[in-house]
Amino acid sequence: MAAESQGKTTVSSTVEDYLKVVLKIEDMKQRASTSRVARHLEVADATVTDMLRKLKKAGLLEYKPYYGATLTRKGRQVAVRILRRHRLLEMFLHQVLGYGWEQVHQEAERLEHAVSDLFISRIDALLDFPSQDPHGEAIPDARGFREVEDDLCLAEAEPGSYSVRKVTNSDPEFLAYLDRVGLRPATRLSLQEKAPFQGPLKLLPESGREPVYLGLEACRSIFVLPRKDRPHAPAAAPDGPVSREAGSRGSRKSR
Amino acid sequence: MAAESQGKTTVSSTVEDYLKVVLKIEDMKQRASTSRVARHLEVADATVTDMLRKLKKAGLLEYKPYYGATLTRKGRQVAVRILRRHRLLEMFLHQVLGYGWEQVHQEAERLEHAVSDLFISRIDALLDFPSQDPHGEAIPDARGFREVEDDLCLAEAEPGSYSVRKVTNSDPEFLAYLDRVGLRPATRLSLQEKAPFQGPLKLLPESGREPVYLGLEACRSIFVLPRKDRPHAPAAAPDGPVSREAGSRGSRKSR
DNA sequence: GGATTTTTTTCGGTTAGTCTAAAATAATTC
DNA sequence: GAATTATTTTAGACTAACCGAAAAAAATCC
Repeated sequence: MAAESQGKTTVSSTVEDYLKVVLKIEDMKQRASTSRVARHLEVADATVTDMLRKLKKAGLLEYKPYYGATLTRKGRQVAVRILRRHRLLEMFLHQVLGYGWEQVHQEAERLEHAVSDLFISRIDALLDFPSQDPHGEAIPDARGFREVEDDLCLAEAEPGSYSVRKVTNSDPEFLAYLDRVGLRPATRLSLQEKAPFQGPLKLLPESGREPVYLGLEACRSIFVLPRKDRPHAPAAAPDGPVSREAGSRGSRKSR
Repeated sequence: MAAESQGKTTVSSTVEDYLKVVLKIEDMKQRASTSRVARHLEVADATVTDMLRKLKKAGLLEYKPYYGATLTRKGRQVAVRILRRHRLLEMFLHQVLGYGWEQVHQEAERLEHAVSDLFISRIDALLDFPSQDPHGEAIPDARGFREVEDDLCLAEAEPGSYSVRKVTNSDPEFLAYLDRVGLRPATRLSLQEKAPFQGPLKLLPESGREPVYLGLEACRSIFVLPRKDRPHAPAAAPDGPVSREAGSRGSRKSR
């Protein structure tokens, strides 16, 4: 056989969901506590306790009572596989079936458990092996490798020029709103100012000429890349009358 | 909203499967007895008894103990909806993702319960509102109307010229075999003779020059339309030397 | 038409996933 | 560090689908 070390590991779609959530929480550098997992899955805490014990027994995660869960290699493998499916499906729905980026999540959430590996590999090829989903999130490759994303959270950014890298929020309302004000992956924008006391950020997306004021909380789900600034692009904007492109202070933020 | 008389009727995917099977059995003009339903679903008879009682209570079918089930309007509506989804999905898998006709059934079987109405309407449009699935079976339209199929079972046909209308068997092995010997929907063939005593039929598919001997039982799942006969087309094949062997080229590039 | 066979139902039991309420543990506060 | 608060676990129960074995009903056979 070609793949023996991968040990097929078949689990129910419920289990897939639990593992996916634990992965998500770990990716956010948080502790996968019972209550946190419960909140994500919208089930009772007691349900999660039971399930975590069960998943520990199955070798899919470590579980310390009163502390929480940590994925094992095996559990992570399963979770990443689902993540890949989810994101690939989102891209497929968006590109092939014309779904809006605010619609893809919900549908992918169900399909990820139902499609076969053949289906996944076919859409992967059809889409020409995409590396990102419609929200700009990296799609793990078939071996489970994930691109290291080296972006920063808009909520923590200093005024300057950026481009939107990804949006890690699947609320359709929120995404539809971002869309409306012209904020999407790859959108270039300048962060003009941050109001004090957890106040909103003043953003100028390159497309819409209107500034957008976005609450700090909302900004936590937007990730950006700094752009080498044309410092204050004075007169000769390449295309059309760029009325203002302010905010060019210290925008070097490399790692 | 647009559709109020349809009364949304949400059921579990298990229930969808039960209703689908009862519809299938009724379509074959058989009595949907407990054991017959059980055989189709590969569950124990006792399980079916329970479920039928439950479905009766839900108003999805009539159920007479020791007799069997009959779909109500409501139950039929649910069943036809699933049938539509199933066949549309099969067509999609075949046409868009390049699945072989022997592969589509299994995948559609899972997807039919998972996709949204939006998904269905998008693939319907993408495929240009197909009226048949890859096996030649009619796809009910969005309102649930089903084309009356006026074909006859090959097992009952007399020698003569026919074209394959549909194949009502989802066994991948069987379908792959038919494909190999050049029998697919739309294939023209002549039924040359029927061996006595439930013996096999001698068929000559227009593509492959070899005659094919097919058991009577197998013929029960092949349905054909009579063709106005060029009585027993002797030597000259109508259009050039059709030397191509059974090339397993699945895809019909429609309209 | 009574006996046998087949089909169906009834009965008791299982598993996965869920819940609420109460008890136990950990964390926080003063 | 003792008391309060918050989190987590335990306990007991529920539902949907399933099962096998025994009982009941229907069909068939002679």
